[in-house]
This record gives sequence, C-alpha cells and structure tokens, in this order.
Amino acid sequence: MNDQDRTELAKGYEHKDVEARWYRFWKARGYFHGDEHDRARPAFSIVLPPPNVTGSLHLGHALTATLQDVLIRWKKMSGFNTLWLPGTDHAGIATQMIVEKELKKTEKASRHDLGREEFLRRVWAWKERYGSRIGEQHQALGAALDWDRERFTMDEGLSRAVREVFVRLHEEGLVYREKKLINWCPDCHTALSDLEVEQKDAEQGELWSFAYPLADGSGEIVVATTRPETMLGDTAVAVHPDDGRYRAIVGRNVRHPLTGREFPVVADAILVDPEFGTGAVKVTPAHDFNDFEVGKRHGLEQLAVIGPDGRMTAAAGPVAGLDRFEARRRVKALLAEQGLDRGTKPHLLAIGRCQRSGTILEPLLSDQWYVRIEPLARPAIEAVEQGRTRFIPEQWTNTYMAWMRNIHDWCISRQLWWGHQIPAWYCADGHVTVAREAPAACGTCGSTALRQDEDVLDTWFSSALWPFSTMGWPDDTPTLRTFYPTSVMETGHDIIFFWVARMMMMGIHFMGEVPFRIVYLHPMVRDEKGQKMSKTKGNVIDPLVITEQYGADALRFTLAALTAQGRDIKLAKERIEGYRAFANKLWNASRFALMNLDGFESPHPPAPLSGSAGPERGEIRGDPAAEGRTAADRWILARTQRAVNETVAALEAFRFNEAAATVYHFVWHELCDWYIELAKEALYGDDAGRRRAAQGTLVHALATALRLLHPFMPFVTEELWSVLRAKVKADAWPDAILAAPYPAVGPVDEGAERGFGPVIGIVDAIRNIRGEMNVPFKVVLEDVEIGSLDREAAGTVREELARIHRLANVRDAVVHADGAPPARRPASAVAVGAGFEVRVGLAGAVDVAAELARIAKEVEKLEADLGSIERKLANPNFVQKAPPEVVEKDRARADELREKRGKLEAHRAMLSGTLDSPGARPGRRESMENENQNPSQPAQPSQASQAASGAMETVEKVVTTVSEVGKAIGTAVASGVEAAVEKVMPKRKKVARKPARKAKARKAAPRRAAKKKAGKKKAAKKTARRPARRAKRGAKKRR
RNA sequence: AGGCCCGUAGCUCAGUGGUAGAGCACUACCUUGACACGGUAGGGGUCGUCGGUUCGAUACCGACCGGGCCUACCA
Repeated sequence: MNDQDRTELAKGYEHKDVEARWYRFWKARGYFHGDEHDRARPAFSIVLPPPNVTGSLHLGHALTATLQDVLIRWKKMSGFNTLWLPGTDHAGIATQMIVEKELKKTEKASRHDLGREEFLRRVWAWKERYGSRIGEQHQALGAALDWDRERFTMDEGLSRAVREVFVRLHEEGLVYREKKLINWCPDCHTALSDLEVEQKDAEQGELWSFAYPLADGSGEIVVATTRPETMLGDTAVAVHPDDGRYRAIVGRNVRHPLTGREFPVVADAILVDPEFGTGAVKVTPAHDFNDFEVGKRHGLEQLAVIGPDGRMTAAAGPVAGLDRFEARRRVKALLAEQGLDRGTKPHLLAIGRCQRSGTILEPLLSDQWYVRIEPLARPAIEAVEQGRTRFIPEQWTNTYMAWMRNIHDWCISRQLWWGHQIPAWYCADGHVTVAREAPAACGTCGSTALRQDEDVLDTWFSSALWPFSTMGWPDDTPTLRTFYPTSVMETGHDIIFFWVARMMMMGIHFMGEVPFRIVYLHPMVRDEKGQKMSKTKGNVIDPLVITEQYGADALRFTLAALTAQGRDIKLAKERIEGYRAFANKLWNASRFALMNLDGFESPHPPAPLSGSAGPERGEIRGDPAAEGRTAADRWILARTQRAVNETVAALEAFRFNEAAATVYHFVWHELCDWYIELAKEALYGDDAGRRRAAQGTLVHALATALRLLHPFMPFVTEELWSVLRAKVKADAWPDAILAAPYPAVGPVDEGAERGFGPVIGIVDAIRNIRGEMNVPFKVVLEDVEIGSLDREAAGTVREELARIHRLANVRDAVVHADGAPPARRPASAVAVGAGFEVRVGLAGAVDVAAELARIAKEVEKLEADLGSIERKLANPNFVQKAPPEVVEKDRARADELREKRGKLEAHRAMLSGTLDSPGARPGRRESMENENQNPSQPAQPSQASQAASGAMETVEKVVTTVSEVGKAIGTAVASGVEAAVEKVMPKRKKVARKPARKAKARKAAPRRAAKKKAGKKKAAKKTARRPARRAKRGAKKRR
C-alpha cells in the first residue's frame, strides 16, 4: 500500500475511498490462501455454500459471507491455517430455465429447436459470461475467500467425483433404477425429489362426490374426490373393513360409468377413514401416492391417464387429450349427465407445487434413478448422536434427526439437459451398463450400440459431495488431508435436508469421516416487517446497494449484530445507518488519537505486537510510559482486556450478536465516551510523563479495538491500522491488520475496574444534578464537595480530580477522605452513590423546591427498593433457605440503601429548613406539599436543618486535612443528623399519593422504582457489577 | 395432525432462578480544541395470560391465547 506514510485522517469516514483498495491488497499478499502443506498450525476450514452460478448476491449470501468471513479472519488472526473455499453451483433447473427463457426471448426458440448439444453450448456460454458475477460481489463484501481454489460443480474434477460416487453407489446396490410414482412437474418436464415439492398453505378447493354403480346394477357406492379427472384411472374403490355400511359389497365390482371397465370394492384399513366423506374412496394407483400403495397391497392395475405434459392420455377415453384441469370439468359434466353427481362441498386442501415453476405437480409413474438412502442415513444419524458433528443452535439437531429417521429414497434423475449426465448406458436389448467412462460395449451382452441415459442428476447430488469433491477427491490430496473434515458448515436452516444431511451421508460414506465438525445454521433474513424478501413483493434489499450507500463494513456489522441464535433477522435501514455511524465513530476516535500522538513511538524500543492485549504483555510491556499511568489508564486497560475476553468467548460460542455488541459498547461507550475524554487532561497538559502514559494507553486500547473489530469491519480497521501504525512508527506491527495477532484472552485487572467506579459515579452524579437542576454544561460549578469515600477511593478520586473537573466542568472540588461526608449546606444539590456522596452548591440559583422534589423522588425509589429487601429479609424462609451469600448480599445492600437514605434525608431536612426561613421563596410551597411534606410540623425541620448545617460548618473547616479527627466528626455529625431526621420524617412514605393500587401492582412497584434508580447510575453500575456477573456466568458454563 | 421457534420499552431485539438491558425513535439542553454519522441528561416496561415448582419466577414446568417456520397428510 502506498499509505504507509499517511498519518492524518479526513474528518469523516468515506467508505468508498477505502474499500476498493484493501481487497486487492489482501489478495495480492496471498492472505486468503490456505496452505495445504502447513501441518504445523492448526487448520480451520470452511467451504462456502456454493451460490447458483446464475445468481446475484442477495442478503442471504451477504449474511453467509459475513459470518464465515468473521470466523475465517478471526481464526486466521488467531494463528490458524485457514481455508475458505469458494465456488458455484450449476443449479440444474434454475440455470436451464433462465437460459431457456432468454432463448425464447431473443431467438424465439426452445431448447428442442437447438438440440441438446447446441443448447448446452449456450448454457456454458452463459455461465462464462455471468458466472463470475457472484464471486465479484463477494469480494465487494470483503470475503477472504481462497480464489485459487474456486470450483464449479461441473468442473471436470467435480464431475469425475460425481461419476465415481454414482458408480460406487451403484456397485454397492445403493443406486437403483425403478418404475415408481414420482412427483412430476408438467411445466419443467422433469421428476422432482420430495424436497422440491412445495406444500403451501391449504387452498380453498372442493370435495366432489359421485356414485359408482355396482356392476350388477344392484345399487351404487358414493365416493368423494378433489380430483375428479383421475377417476378415469380408478381401478378400485376402497372402504374400511370394519365399516358395517359396506361389508356386503366388499369384493363385488363396480362399473366405470365412462369407460365401462369393472373393478372391485376392496377393504383397506390403512387408506380409509370411515369418518371422512362417505367412508368410501376411489383408488387411482397411477396418480396418487396413497393409492399407489393400496394398489400394491391389493394387486391392482396401475392405469395412467395423465401424461408428462399434464394432458389426459388415450387411456382416458372420453376426455383423452384434454388438459387435466379441463378434463376435471368435463368429467363432472359427463357424470352429472348420467345422474351420478352427488354434490359438492367446500374443502381445504394442500396442493404440492413445483419449487421452481409453482406448477401443480402430478404424481406420475415413471422409470427413475434412486439412492437407497437408509444405509447412508444410519451412520449420519450416529455421527450426530456421538457428537462428531454438532448443530448450533442445538434445536436443529431434532429437525435433522426427525427427517433422517423417516427418510425416503432419493429420486436423483432429472429430465433436464443441464447437469451431470447419468453415467449409465443402454444397449438395444435394454441392458444397463454403469461406468465411470463411456464403455465400449454392453456389460451384459457385449453389444457396442450403446446409448447413454439422457437424464442428468439432481443438482443436490453434486452439492452433497462439495466438502471433499472441491478438495480433489477421489484423489488423496494434501488439501484433503489438511482441511478435511472442515471445521464449520455455516448455512441457512432452509437447506438442512437438501444439503447438510446429504453432505453428512456422502461425506461419511466416501471419506469415512463427517464433512464438518459444526453445523452453524444462521437465521433467515427478512424485511423490517418480518416478511420473506422476494422479487414479487418488491421488498428485496440488494446488499450491493447497501454497500454502496453505507459501506460494506456497516452492512457486515449490522448482519453480525442481528444474528442471534434462534430468531430470524428483520433488517431495517435504521440499523445499518447506526452502524455506519459506528464506523465513523471509530474513524474519529482514531483521528483523535493521531492528532495527539505526535512524538509518540510505540513500542519504544520496538517489540513484536503480542497477541495479548493485557497491560502486562503486548506492545506496552516494558513501556516506560507505564510509569505515568493513572487510575483512568489502568481502568481502560482493564476494560480493554475484558472486552477482548468477552468478544472471544462470544465468537467461540458462535454468538455473533454478543461479540458485535461487546466491541461496539467497548469502543463507543468506554473508549470514546470515557477514556478519550479522560485522556484529554493528560494529552493537552504539560506533564510529559503523563502524556506519554496516556498516549501509550490510547494506542494500546485503539490497536486492540481495531484488531477485535477487524473480522466484522475489515476495511475501516485495515485503513486505520495502517495509518496508526505509521503514526507511531510501529515497525514491529505487521503492516496488515489481517496479519496481526488477534487479541488474546487474559486476566482482567478487576481492582482497576472497581477502583475507578467512584470516579465514573461522581461524574455521572454531577452531570445528573446539572441535568435535573437545569444547569447547562458550560456553567462552571464552583462549589463541589465529594465525600463519604473510603481511603482507597479518596486516593483515586484525588488522583483523577483534574479529569473529574474536566468531565463535569467543575472548578476545584473539595475531596473528603475517610468516610467524611460533604457539608450539609443550603442552596445545594446532593447525590449519593455507592461509596461516595457529592454536594453541588448552586449558589443562589438553586431551586429549593425542585431539589426537594428530586430528593423526594430519589428517596421514594430507595424506600421501595429497601422495602422489598426488608420484606425478604424478614421472611424466615428466605433467610433459612436462600444461599448465605445471597442473604448476605441483600443485608449489605439494605445497609447501603439505609445509609444512602439517611444522607439524602439529612440533606432534605436541611433544605426543608431553608424553606421555612425568611429567605424561602413562597411560591414554591405548593410543589413542596406535593412532595408529601408534613405541614403540621413546621418547626421541626427547621430545627433539624439548623443542627445539621451547624455541625457541618465545623466539618467543612477541617475537611482539607485528611484526619481521624475529620472522620470522627463526620461520623458524629452523621448520626446526629440521622436522629434529627427521625423526628422530621415521622413515617415512611407509603407512596400514598397515588390512587389505590391493585394487589398485583404492589408487587411491581418496587421493581419499577428500583430500576429507575439503577438507570440513574448505570455507568457506575455497569463498571462495578460486570465482573461479578461475568464470573457467575463463566462458572455456570463450566458445569 | 406432529415438531420447532417466538411473544420483554413506541419499533427492532438481547438477557437472566435473586437490583429489567441495548440500538433506534422520543423530550430537554449543548456546535466544549475526534466525531451533529456528535455530546449530556431525561421519559418510557403487571418481561403474552392463567396455574404450578421455589424462600424467591420475566427466566424452570404445565395449560391457554397470539405470531412464525418446518415436516407429514387429509380421499
């Protein structure tokens, strides 16, 4: 790249300037190549589900490409020998139809006009012209595919594999040819497998009844049908053997009213439900799957009356030559003329349609090739039972198993031209010779007049071999030895049966081992309303349009962030916009860093960039900058390591959304919102040691974030990496982020995380007071006291004081150590957090009533919260049966809440007092009363507040010296205040103002209140609590 | 008919047997020397309903109601 020397960034991220360059760079460097000879590094391989060669990229492809690329890049950076193998599928029917359509349009010709050979030449031409399009589209997304290994299912190599498999299966008796009933598409003119039949919602149809006269004229039997035209092919009427109504006529014959044929009434318990219709069923063995079985059970004639074109055959007598639907109307009319119509009832029915053309399918008798599937399915079931292949999300295991355990033989022949022609040859006598290459003579009679079977194989037949056919099978290749079995099969759950199951069966059978260790099934992408995207609905989002507009990184990140397990993705543009903003944010964070890294070289002296992000390792090991680090630096370093740990854990569990959310939160809300703001103090300041420490920390956090993010946002991270690397002259860093080590999991400095909690809490508290008291940020707060800190916290707060000043726009806050609270002073707002208390003097500007209201609100929440905990603690069952640590936690929390309440109420008491003093503003009384003050005791608050503020005056004077004396006074005062408060606030507020609550609501009230409070100090809470939560989760997982 | 998934803030969705979360949207304020694709603060939730298990259920179990998907089949 020529960007090596660039050390500045434009004001905003322009993806178009960046994306085009890097893909070529990676490819040219050979980063995408999987090394089949490298057995030292562990291998990690994925085969890309081959898109249809005719296809154009849609969001499903984009999702697949994104998730697989995330895995590949992550693994590559983590030291694996990665292979991601691309290719395309010839997509038999789909491609043939497209070319036929084109042919019809441009030359008004059918494939039959051209003949097989010429038609195939046209399809190949089409493939050459458009087949590379989808690959190029994958490149636009950044997919790190090994293009040197690109394959096509009709390549010579893969075709050879197909023939090999077919022949071997035939030799083993697992491929056979037979005349059976199959699903036939009259439009596509081909047989289909069960899976290609689409059973859509039941459609409104009708159930028509007619009578078959008994052959001897002694009566009739009424049958009901949804397909009257098939009655021409009826060869029996079936009734239930136990049905008393028909017992007498079982075994007798009926006469066909249109053809005069006679056939029997049979008793069949499997087919007939006596409750349904008339309890008598017409039987058409040649055109209905159930009837086919009945025919076999009773030795009935199979009379085909519908042809491959969907028209009635000559055997259909009076309706011969008619289209099947026309024949339906005609048959009804004819029978009605004979007085045999017995009425019509509306009826819901499900109709099988062709997956491709949507045409209603016709069950037809024909000779087709089949795979005897059960012997192949058994080992594939066992492999999953034994965990040799695992499904994620797990529930798909059931789906797979259910289908595999009830599998039917696979019809693999298709009456198409585009595909692998079946390697079977027939002589004039009809002997079949199956061979890898065209045989010279019939294997049975030696005849040399051979004709190859005209049919081709189901597209999915070659797809089933994809994981090993693409690696050179049937030869024993280094690629196979290195990369088979593949590590992960990542695809949509809509093709579990079509593809995943069949790869399992073929892989196990021919390779002796499963084709992949893990099957990760991603959700389906839908539009923002949850509807399937389709061209006819016009709700298709073109990934490339999105890429153009928002950038490939934004799209990729969006898709990853929405990929939760077990739920479809509803893609809304707002979401993509949000992640484009994220790329921009990252860009600007880097821009900030670059603007403040002058003179900084990392590492110094250069050292290799370790995989670890830990402050004790990596590029900042031995960094002299460590000397000047502050609590803020240590905090972000700890948070960085935690982000690394959580991201890696999420990736390992295929929780793409969690991984994305973790990095997002870290970059935006910790690195940008907090650390960059914190670092400004040092970066803009005069202290060279401090500045250097901040620079080193910033570089480390940023370089780690970029690497964490690279698999998700390859382009912007690569760009930023190159610029950052140049800026800090980090020659030891790889010059491509894709070649850099992924940050490694390591221990988190929890002390640094926890210790910083008060700083964040204090800043939040002051900002909160500003917000609620309507004091804009630009107004400098001159009178701020921070107290109730333990010794350690006080140390940290002192150390970070300059940063607190900057973040909250405060001048010279006073810090009290050793638990001493801030003074109780009028015209102040007070916030109490975990382990700290802040008083903000608001000069004359404080709205006492508003502050009282704010405090009252706060106390109300505390009360509710405390109430629920106290009730819990008062319950002997809870204390006895709950785990001791839970009880202990609640006790501690109750204490904390009580303490907090005490402090707030002391403040409130003092403030209430000022209201009664001459200076109080009369206009505020009303709102004060709304806050449930007790007007009947006007004197006491005043007394209390005087006591409190009087005592506080004393404290205030000693606070600047940290001392035991201060602590003693503080404690004494606090308890004095609490005593006073007891008198002022006669009873707990019962939140009685609100209208009578329902019994149910009472339960919810504390929670609601608690939540609000929790939300208020969310930053502090997040910082402080996360370690505990994570630890617990980790423990659980190990179980 | 059977199976699976889902129902949590206005929307799209995480999550958890012990203090309900994110993004977007919304409200107020702020162009502060990375970023208005920005910042700060705020409002907003009987976690579908009813039972059960439990000291404690949004989470586990059952039933039901709503939505979706899959498989099989209904003459």
